[in-house]
Amino acid sequence: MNKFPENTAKQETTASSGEEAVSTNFIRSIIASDLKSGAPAKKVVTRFPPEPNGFLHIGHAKSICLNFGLAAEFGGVCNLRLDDTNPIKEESTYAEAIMEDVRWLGFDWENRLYYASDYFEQLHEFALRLIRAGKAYVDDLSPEQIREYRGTLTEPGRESPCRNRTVEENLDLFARMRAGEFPDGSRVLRAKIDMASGNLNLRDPVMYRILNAPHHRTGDVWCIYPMYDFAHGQSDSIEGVTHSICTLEFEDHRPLYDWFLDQLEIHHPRQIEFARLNLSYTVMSKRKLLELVREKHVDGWDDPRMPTLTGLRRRGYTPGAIRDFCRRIGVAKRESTVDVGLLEHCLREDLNESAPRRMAVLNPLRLVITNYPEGRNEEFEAPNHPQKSEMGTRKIPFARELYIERDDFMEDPPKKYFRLSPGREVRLRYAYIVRCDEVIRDEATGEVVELRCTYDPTSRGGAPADGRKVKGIIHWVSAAHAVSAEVRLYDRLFRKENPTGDRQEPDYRAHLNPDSLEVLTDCRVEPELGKSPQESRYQFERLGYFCVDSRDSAPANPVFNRTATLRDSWAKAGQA
RNA sequence: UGGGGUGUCGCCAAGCGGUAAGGCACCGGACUCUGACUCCGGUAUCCCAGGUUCGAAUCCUGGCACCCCAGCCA
Repeated sequence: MNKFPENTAKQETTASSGEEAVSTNFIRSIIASDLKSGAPAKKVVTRFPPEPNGFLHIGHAKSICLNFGLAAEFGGVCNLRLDDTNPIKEESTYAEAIMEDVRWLGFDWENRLYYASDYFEQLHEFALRLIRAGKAYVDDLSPEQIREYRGTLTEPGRESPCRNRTVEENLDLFARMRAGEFPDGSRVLRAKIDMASGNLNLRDPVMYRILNAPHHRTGDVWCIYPMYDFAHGQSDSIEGVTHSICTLEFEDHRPLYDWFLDQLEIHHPRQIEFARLNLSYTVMSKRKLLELVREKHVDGWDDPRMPTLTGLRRRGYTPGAIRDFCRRIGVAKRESTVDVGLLEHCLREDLNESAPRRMAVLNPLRLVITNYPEGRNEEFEAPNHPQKSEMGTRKIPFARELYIERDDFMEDPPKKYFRLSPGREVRLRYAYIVRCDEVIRDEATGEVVELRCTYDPTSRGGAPADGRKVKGIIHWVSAAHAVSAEVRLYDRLFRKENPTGDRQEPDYRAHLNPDSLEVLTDCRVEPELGKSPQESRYQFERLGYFCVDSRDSAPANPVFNRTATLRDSWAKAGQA
């Protein structure tokens, strides 16, 4: 029985406007002034338009928070639209995963789930209109020829010989394209704009291509599919989107979208571009993430080291922490790379509040209290949170034989080390003060295998009888009562801050961190942790935040993932 | 010799002519039965050069640097 329903996956908080505001951003200003002047409409409509060809990552979270957040802030709505115009790359399993992730992040598109494929018929009609208006033509050039004819960045392109076909001929050819008379790549429908434009997007861009491939939603109804550029702007228009928020690379596509919208004389959303999120020590492009999965550098899209939402979730991140992160990074047009430390900070801030405390020993070292009666047991009632008594308490069994962390003992400690060492005293958290009297080692290897200590019975739960102070406090677990567990220690996936920016070694995969995962199989955790539901999160005192692995953990063999360490000023000082 | 963008603290980011917010990180210190949390305190003159102005990060001119665009990908 889990006492902390707010700590389980089912009851995650949803995004609300109650989260405190940070500084404003340029998009908010634009919308506010549009609203004031009554520019596009009274009601703000935004949309989050992913392509269902991969999993969502933290960069998408920025866009999701932005689009849903802005809509909520201005009393409007945000649609979820799957941009599925390329049947070769898209799958419905991705679409489902996307919906699950957006929901998990805390956003609700209500009944406004759309697909670009919903508009295929309408888009086709738009294409026909442009053909009839003499603004589009069927081109027989091969893909290679089209590229040659396009010119270069500094030289204008040349017009295709097919450019001046009659409307009738174009209509006929386009109909036959749709009817499936031609093989893939043999013909395309192009917009007739300007082959000399400095903006390559306007050099007669392809609107439709022939793809004899089944689509995950429309099956084999179509064998011609609209290009993203021909579908996206019109899809936004059809949905009545007032503000089409997208990333920087679409800035020079905007004139093209404007052109289509103007020719078609349909509703004209305002497109606003912002810089996509980059995070230090990871990669964010879908192509690279797919590669990491396919080449088995990670365990799958939900590997806890992945920056995917599903990976972060399995790692133990909370939706609230991710939303807070997205709020704090801001929105602007300059390219930037956010320090992953900020993400971790948001996580710790959230989990510090919500995660119940537990004791767990990762690298056990046996400790025997020689003056504690054999066979005796007692229980300590420990608070689940040091500052929040409303989170309750739980009982922790104590006995003569315990395990402590190997790191909490040093035979020859440096200055200012106030954990256990021969002849020194330390407090066992919530229990007694013990003194180390003797060190037992393995005769063969010399390795320390056990500590013999004596405890001070007067120190139970408070200062000892003589009032002496003990600076060091360590965590422990009763040897007889502890539950065995596997713990997976995760670290950053790459050892370079910018894995893709190294001139010496351009292959980002060469910068993978070989130590990004360390599996500990002989951990001992307090009994209470044996009952943890999947995905529940805890703070293991003095160690960090951990969550129950959603895939591999079982009641008999619990598996914990380390979400993040606690800040550690001792380790940082280089002492440990 | 094309087009489109961007340059404010180590990393993000406000600022919109009136004399540089905030967050993260970092460095001190207080507190503490988590070396956690919390709490105090500390750290920039705005890519460069001219100009306009009583006054410029904000306006003008000229440079420089970086990013994106030549998929029948999105």
